[in-house]
Amino acid sequence: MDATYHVLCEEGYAGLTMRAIAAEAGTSKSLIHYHFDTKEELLLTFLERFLDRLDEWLVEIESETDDPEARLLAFVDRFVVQPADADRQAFWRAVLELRLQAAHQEGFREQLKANNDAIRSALASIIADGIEDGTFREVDPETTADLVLDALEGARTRQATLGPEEAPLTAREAVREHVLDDLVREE
Amino acid sequence: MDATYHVLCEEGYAGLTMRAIAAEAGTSKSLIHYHFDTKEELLLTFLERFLDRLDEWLVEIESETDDPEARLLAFVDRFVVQPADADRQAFWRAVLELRLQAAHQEGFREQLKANNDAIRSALASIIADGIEDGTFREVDPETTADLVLDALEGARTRQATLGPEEAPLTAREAVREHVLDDLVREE
Amino acid sequence: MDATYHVLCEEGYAGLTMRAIAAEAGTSKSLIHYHFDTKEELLLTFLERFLDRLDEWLVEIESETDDPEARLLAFVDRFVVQPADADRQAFWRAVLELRLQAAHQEGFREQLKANNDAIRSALASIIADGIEDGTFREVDPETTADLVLDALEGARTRQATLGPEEAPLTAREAVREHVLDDLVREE
Amino acid sequence: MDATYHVLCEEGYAGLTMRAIAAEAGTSKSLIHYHFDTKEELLLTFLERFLDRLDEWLVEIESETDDPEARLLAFVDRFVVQPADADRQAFWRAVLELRLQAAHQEGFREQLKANNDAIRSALASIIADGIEDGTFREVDPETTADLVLDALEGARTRQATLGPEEAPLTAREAVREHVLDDLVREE
DNA sequence: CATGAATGAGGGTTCATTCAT
DNA sequence: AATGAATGAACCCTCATTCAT
Repeated sequence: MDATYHVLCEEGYAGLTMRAIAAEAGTSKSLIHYHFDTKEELLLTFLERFLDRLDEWLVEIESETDDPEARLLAFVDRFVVQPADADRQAFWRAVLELRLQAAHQEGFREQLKANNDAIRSALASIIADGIEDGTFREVDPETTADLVLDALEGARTRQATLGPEEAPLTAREAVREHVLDDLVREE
Repeated sequence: MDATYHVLCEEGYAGLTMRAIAAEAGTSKSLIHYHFDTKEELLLTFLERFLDRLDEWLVEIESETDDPEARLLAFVDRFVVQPADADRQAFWRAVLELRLQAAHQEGFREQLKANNDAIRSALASIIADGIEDGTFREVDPETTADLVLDALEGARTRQATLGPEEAPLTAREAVREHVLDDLVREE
Repeated sequence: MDATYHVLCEEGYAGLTMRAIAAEAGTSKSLIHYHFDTKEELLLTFLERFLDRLDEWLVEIESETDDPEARLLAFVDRFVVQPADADRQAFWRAVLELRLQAAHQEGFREQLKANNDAIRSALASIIADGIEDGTFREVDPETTADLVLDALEGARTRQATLGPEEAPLTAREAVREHVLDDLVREE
Repeated sequence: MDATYHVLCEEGYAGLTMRAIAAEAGTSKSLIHYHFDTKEELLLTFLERFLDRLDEWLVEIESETDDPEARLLAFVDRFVVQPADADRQAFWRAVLELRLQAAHQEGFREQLKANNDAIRSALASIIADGIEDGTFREVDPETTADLVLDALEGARTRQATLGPEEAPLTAREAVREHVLDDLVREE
């Protein structure tokens, strides 16, 4: 799994061959096939593990603060890759490739969907909480959550395909200005 | 070129082999290599042609209306794929794959960057015009443009990887509510 | 024909493709096939023309001097490529490749054989003349001719495969010392 | 390796394809690529092994006799292919092609050069020994060695391109008469 | 649990040649 | 006389996968 991660970061999805993974792991291709019958299965397991970590990651937010505004910002920050963090950039890029390539395979879609739903409802409930306690004005929490997530995803894609390393950062600011400020304006 | 388009839509980037293109075009691989020395060259030409059409597409907007608000909405609509249009969905998906895979090749990056800049500044100038004539409140046009474009891109990605066909539509609504309404509120 | 010559020198036998010849000649492959049905035919014609020129070359020697010793040296010099003459080196190299590749094709062998016989008997008769007029001691003219020609050929091969540009020159000196001096010793 | 040898003899360098080697070896192309990453590497290894055997071959001479004259003749005999030995003829022919084609690749040149130097100095030291003990008259050992080797190489080339199967034999006689007899004349 | 050897399908590319104009 | 378009075979090489040990 670790080897898969590293190869994915360093070589991208195109370079994610069984040979490369085995070499990175310091074993043989055969051994990998002993544990995972097929490459698809390996990738499935890898994605599963990765998405699980993402979930755990989100839970931490709730223990950090109670303020809806702070929570929303903290949430956004999880998905913002710092310009200097080349490794994480490469990784997000690779995950995007992986998602794209794997999308028309049955097993993957379900996982991705489940994960996305989790993220989305986490954010939506933060917003709903904010509405309930009067911090935010009344909006549809899910629609707003989608907007925020889409914007962040789009920024990462822009970063991956065009290279402007600061894309996620400016996206963060834009979200703050146009979404967050908008939500708390009535205040 | 047409064959490339169709293969890309039907098989995705992974299935975009010379053999597949030739088969789709009803010719031989050799003939394709006669016209394009290398696969990269073919893809480059393909992307070029596609991006050119995108550019032309944007120009049309300016002739349709003078109202900044209407213009902005028209602009957004260009990048929203209707749920029913499966072909276009597949195509946008494929283009995204293409962009991702090709991003670390010199020639591609420049093209993609140039095209993205064109789109971005077109949208930014629509916003700037709106600010100037008092329709919109004072914001940074480029940051706002990035937000809108990122959100739309993210929605398409969500659609491509998860399958919610309505993603772009809801993104459109979210942009209308959180960005456009926000811009014209002072009115 | 000229184009064939140039391609052969610049690209070697491996690079002697119809495309390259056509490009060098500034025409199309099709036109070449119009004149020569097949590549083999073209090469056959080329070799023919080249060998003819070699023959003419040899005749000139007889008009230059009557002295057997001088004639023999003049003859040798025809087959010695100067270290500085990179073009001729490349050409001899290419001709050797051509001869080797073509050797198991019917037509070629006859031509090469005829040409080699001409060269050989020209040199042999120079030696025979020398024996007759008492300049040289009695040897078998043909065996001696073969030795000289083989040595020169071997030196060119050494030059072609190993790169010592002076190989033919030292071969020339060796022939002078061991063969020529030997022939005229009784003097 | 054996398969490479046989294909080289039977089909020549032009027919030395991965497919042919695999077929001859009774396996698949893939397997060959498993052992040798690239065709060049395979050929390099093949050449290496062949040249090594040549070297061992030379060493044997020294243990056969002490007489410089006999040694020199024994040495020459190593490079003389008997007219009847069609296999060896084909092989020498193929090696010559290989050397010619491969000459402009870095790795090959070094090997060829090293091997040639070894052969040359082996012969040169035989001659030098003969001079020292008074068997031979005083000549430059290296120049004479080059002459002998060039003559033998040229004879093999003649044999390969023209087919006179006795070429190396007559070359052997010519060397004996013009070089060896010349060396021992003072006796 | 672990490996090296082996495989077949398919990757992009190049070649001499042919065909229609 | 001359061309661009088209072809099929063959090129080297890579891949995920399997098999015997």
